[in-house]
Amino acid sequence: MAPHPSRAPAVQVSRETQLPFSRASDDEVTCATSAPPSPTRPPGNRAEAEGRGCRGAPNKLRARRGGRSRPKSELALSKQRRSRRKKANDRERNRMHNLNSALDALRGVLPTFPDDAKLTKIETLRFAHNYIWALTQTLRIADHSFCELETPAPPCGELGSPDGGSSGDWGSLYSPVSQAGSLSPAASLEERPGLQAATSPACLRPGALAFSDFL
DNA sequence: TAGGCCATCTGGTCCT
DNA sequence: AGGACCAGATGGCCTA
Repeated sequence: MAPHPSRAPAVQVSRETQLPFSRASDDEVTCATSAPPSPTRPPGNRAEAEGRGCRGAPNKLRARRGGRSRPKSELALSKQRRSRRKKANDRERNRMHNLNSALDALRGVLPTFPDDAKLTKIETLRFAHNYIWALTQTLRIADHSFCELETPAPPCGELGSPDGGSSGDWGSLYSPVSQAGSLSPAASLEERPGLQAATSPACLRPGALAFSDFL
């Protein structure tokens, strides 16, 4: 389904766009502090989540809970807990904003048409994967052609997927890995003619179109 | 109205 | 101890 650009988070892409993939600590990011706190959910429905345990043994935690620290009043303890939670929430928000900024930067370098709706997160990742794969194939073909011109001898490389797949035909542009996904990129891109065009064989065939043509 | 996407909160775990 | 990372839960918004 199409994303909702109007609802797109007001992410202030600052550092990430300038220094792509730099590892900025959350403390360095100031964008999220302007984000309004979510008034969505009333607190306190976490009780059932107790003991869920994502990774590893929950026993470890219980052992830790019994730890002996200086006795504090219940009020102070609760205050401290809330304060820590709030800080953790802020950090988590910053972290997610950071992640979204990186995703936006990635969107920025992917060939899409201006009138295309903003790619969703999963679409962006899949498209980037396929795009890189397609560019790799283009380079191989170019290399292949160059070798044939130089020496009309055996081809210097096989056309195949980076993953060892046998697909060399442009009809299946998507790498085998992506195709194996439960949500195939082809399916997700079918609804976006622009993206299909951008990664279409015609565009990627050497000499047919320059990349700037669809950038 | 159902389903998709998203932001946020939250608690657990790992690491420094 | 505190921060980063992760995944589950929840609710809002939007579109078909």
